Amino acid sequence: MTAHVFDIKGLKTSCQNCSLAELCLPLGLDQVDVDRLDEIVRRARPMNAGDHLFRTGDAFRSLYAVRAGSVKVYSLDADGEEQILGFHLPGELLGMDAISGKAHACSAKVLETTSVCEIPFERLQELSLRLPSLQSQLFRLLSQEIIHDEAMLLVLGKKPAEERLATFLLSLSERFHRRGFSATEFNLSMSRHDIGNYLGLAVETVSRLFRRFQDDGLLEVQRKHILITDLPRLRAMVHMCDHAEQGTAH
Amino acid sequence: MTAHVFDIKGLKTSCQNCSLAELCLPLGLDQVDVDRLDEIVRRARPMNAGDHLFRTGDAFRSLYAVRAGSVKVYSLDADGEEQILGFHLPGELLGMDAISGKAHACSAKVLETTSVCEIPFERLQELSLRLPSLQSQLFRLLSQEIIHDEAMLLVLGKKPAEERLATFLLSLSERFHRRGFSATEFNLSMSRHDIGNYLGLAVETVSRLFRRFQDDGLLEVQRKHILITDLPRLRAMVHMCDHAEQGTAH
DNA sequence: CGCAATATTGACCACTCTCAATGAGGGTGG
DNA sequence: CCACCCTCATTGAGAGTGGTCAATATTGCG
Repeated sequence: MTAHVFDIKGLKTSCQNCSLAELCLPLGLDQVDVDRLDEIVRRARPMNAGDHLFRTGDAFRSLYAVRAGSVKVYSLDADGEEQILGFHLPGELLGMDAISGKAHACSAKVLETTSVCEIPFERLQELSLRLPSLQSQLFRLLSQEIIHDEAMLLVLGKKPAEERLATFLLSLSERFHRRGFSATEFNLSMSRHDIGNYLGLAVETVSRLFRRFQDDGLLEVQRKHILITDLPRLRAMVHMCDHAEQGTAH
Repeated sequence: MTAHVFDIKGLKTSCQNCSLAELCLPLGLDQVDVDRLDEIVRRARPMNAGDHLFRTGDAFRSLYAVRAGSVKVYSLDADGEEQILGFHLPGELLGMDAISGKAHACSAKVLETTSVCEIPFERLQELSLRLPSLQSQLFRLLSQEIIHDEAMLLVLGKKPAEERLATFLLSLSERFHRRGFSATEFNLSMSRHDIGNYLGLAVETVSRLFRRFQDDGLLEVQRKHILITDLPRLRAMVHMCDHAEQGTAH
């Protein structure tokens, strides 16, 4: 078992990936606890773009933590129309909306080569009965997911297209930055279509906004590649004082 | 202490109100556990329309369960613009988005004469370490809140005004019905302005839609009073197969 | 009884969607 | 290695849903 743990550590330091343990480290779990956590986590093979982590209707068994790559979570309504609920980057947890049911209500699709940790929820729940700070962290993570969704409700309910895209770019920027990447230069793993879908906009609108932002000197866009050239002004567009988003964000 | 419990029971049976214990009853807690739960719940005085349960920035200490009346939860963005995140009816829990922080990120305002139970979260958390099914139920409730918010994301992101209002009315209908009230006749405790705000629509649009629905024979509206005259057709408009919403819904 | 807040209704306008055409990459097979 | 194709992205023109502004009702409350 110890070998197992060391193995994980190697992974951790080598490629910025994560596990639930990592999500919980800030919370004062001691090393023994972290090891116990690591024991229940299944480290999955890398997946390819287009693969599904789970689909609507699949039995719910586990949460997933993204270690590398990115995942989009979406639901389909009665008409078969897709609504993207979030994009998950390394260090973020997903699948929490399935806890209250027996089956997943959403689907999760991998956007690029991605590796995830699978965390069997039953065992996590048992373990958290014995580790108060784990229980506490789980409540916190669930709550953060709520906060994220509520922030999106504000965006979709009140903000014009321009501000929606700015908010989206800033969210990515912050999340990359938190993971030790550049806050101003990154690649989008999702298509324009996906961005539009997520933000409640048509693809064409997204495209036009990218052009406008570029013309306004806010950023340089080349296909999937984004270079933010005026972060302060982008922030000013959003005008926001909220700070949600910490470990589970989309 | 037993007297206390009896006291609560009297309340419960007399006026359809709720407590956390009630939310947890379906889950196989035995009577002793329920009593323990009841012990930590503070039964608050009734509040008047316009009163705040909590405001943005207030220290987070408790969750609240609505026993009678209704509550709107909203956040303010940087511009001071309000976004209503949900309406809570009797039997529903609120405040869960504050768990991950020290302070409330939203405000909760009472829409009419309302009574709530206050549930100190610290104590709830401690108790749930000893009662696995309580822990499990809490996870479930958090998760349902996420599901509700995600359903709203679909509505705000993809649905036209007409369908938004239909969805809203059906949600109220189901929730009243679940509580033993009529599914087709009820009073709106919130203003047109609030409805529009919640649904991402202008007040005027809401007003026009009520008229159209009435002209189309879907319902009869008289100010706050709603009589749904063609529930099946209202359902058809929404076309939905989702069934979320169980204890915490808005 | 009268003022203030809320709701309704109408006219106009704008943001964004839809439709349609063009252009650019990326992968596959010849 | 290039040609082809298919998907994705961009760009333009026109249309429509829903927002804004403004005036008028209605209700509730002091």
